[in-house]
Amino acid sequence: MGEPRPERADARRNRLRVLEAADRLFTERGVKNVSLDAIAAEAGVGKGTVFRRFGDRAGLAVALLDEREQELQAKIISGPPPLGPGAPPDVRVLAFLDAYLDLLDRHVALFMDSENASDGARYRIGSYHLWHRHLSHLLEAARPDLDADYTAHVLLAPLAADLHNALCEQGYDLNRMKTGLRAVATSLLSA
Amino acid sequence: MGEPRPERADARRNRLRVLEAADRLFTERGVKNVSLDAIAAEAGVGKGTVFRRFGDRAGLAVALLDEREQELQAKIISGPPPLGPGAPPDVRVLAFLDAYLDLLDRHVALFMDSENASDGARYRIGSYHLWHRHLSHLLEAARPDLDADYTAHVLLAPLAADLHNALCEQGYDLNRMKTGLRAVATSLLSA
DNA sequence: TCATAAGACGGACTGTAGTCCGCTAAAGAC
DNA sequence: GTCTTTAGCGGACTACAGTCCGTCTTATGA
Repeated sequence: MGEPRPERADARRNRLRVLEAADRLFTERGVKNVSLDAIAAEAGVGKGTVFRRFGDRAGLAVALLDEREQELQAKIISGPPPLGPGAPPDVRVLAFLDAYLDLLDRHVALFMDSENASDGARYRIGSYHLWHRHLSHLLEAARPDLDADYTAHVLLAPLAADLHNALCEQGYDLNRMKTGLRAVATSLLSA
Repeated sequence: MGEPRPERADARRNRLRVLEAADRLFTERGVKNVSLDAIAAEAGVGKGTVFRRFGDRAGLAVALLDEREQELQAKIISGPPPLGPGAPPDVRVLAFLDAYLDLLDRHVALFMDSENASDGARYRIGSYHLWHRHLSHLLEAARPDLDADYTAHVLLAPLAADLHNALCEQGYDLNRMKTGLRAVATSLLSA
């Protein structure tokens, strides 16, 4: 628990360069056609730098998603209802699922990278915990008879990037998923 | 649609050797501490042989799981109720989820490998489709108002190996998951 | 301004997944 | 038994993720 030392100037400069380069290459060539070597080269830094900073491929994807996810997080924590506080729990759950599906749909490839580490990266990263706590609290309020903690994981499971991608490939459209998921959640919440 | 030519003797011999070697090494050292080179060496075949036969790491894992999954598939298709035909749809859904969780729990590491290809391998392999069709039919019967196809995917999502593994690591036990999932499915089916 | 230590840099290095293609051996025809 | 076709073989090869460690930069404080 020591004091957290400010980021050094060169470190900050390189972090920004890498993020910018990754963003550019991902957009240009598609997320999975870009190697970390290429990103390092494009950013004009060594490969070691990329890894020291972001840990692995998933870490980099997480960093790129961070901004977008924070937007949603902010809306949930302090935005207007139904996403933010104020609406009844069941309504907030539905609003969250909808919003998350939108986010996921816009950034599928990046989400896949961020969730696809060798092992289950998804469940270790900060934002997953935030979504989970959020749903867990709402479920606790709406259905105190359920195991809220576990049920929150169950509700998050269909938001996995893999599944979304697979369904897109087999021709599902976003609205079908939204409607379907809303129906499931409604059954769950109103029992 | 040509006629499918019988498997050549050397091919069969090598296929069995590889499966046996993989099984042995996975048990001895743990699934993720074994490289495909090692398996090829242990089996006394070239690396190319392993890949030609199984496609990739996930394919090999699928092949190893096949036998176990077929057991469950057989019980579903023609075994006694509640897993097999005869019981009411909602009961059969619960029985399936329970049985699958057991299977998953016994072979987490292998399932992770089989679902963890670079992209979403899980949703392309035959057994997933079978589970999906099964649930889809049962849901159609129990809740004709829902989008059965999509809802079946939703019910399968919490059975992802990643999630199971992550929950195990954070101290969940199998019974908690079974109970939790039963509760969710019950809400869904009885609405 | 300079000395010094904490920490970042970067690229050579390792290990693994997956590809390729010239070679070998099985199976069937005669 | 021999010939021909064709599937299968295997290991060298490529490309990428991730590690390591000697070198260089930054921040600090005297």
